[in-house]
Amino acid sequence: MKYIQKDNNIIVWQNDFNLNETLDCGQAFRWEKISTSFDCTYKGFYLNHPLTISAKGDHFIFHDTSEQDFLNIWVNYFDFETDYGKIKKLLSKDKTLAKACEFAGGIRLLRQDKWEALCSFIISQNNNIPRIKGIISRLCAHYQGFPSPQQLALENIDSLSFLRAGFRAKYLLDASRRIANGELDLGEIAAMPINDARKALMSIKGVGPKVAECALLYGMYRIEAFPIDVWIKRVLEQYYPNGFPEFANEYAGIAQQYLFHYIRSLQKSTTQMA
DNA sequence: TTCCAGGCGTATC
DNA sequence: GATACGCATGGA
Repeated sequence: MKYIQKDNNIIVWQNDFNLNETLDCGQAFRWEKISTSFDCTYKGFYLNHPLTISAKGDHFIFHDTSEQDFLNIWVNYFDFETDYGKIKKLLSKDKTLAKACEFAGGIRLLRQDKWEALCSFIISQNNNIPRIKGIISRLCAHYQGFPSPQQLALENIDSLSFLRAGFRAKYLLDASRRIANGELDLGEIAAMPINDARKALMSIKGVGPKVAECALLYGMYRIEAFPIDVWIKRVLEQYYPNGFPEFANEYAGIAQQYLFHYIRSLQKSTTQMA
């Protein structure tokens, strides 16, 4: 990564990074594409820190961003210090993964907030991405930012009806109450051996294997976590009848991101042809 | 109209 | 432990 300060912006040159692939691949739901004169521009947040970021030619523009915020917040959030070229090279020993890396090699795993990621993927269950974004958008609009567990714990099913989250509202309440009352500590869970962390997360109502795995991968940067949803299930059935390659286990979560994007693109193209 | 969406809880065997 | 079914909501 190379960067310079220019006016109030930070200009960044970064390999293995594509804004559309990273911010619109179903790992984070609070980034909004806005129309500008750049190649593409997104507005979004990490916690309560806003950011407008553009892609333009061979570089990226962090608008109205201080060097301090760039280094302290965004380098970590966008995982700029991880060598994805090296990871992709390793994963590409497998044919299908090689194709997926080539197709979606600009995805970086965002280091999101633990609580927000947990809530986001509780909301994601049996739901589609546009609607997940809608629910989270209503949530953040209502609280003028992503609500804390303590704030949400004060609500009840009726007071959350504005979310139109359906049966998932009671799950959000259970998660927030048990964190607010100290029964669960996401910081502690993040540091546990992964099977203990899975078990702790799944003690929350509405958190099963898939949501727990997503909370670990997207909120706690446990890149060995491997969420299996309907799409990845199709990948495993179609391409890995004898099991997922063991050499990829260390980076299974990143491999999963590439595969998720890849299989969805194949599905879309066949749907269009049909 | 019916089907489906980055699943999970519950009942039943 | 495995399998079947309902679940809130809304887009296609």
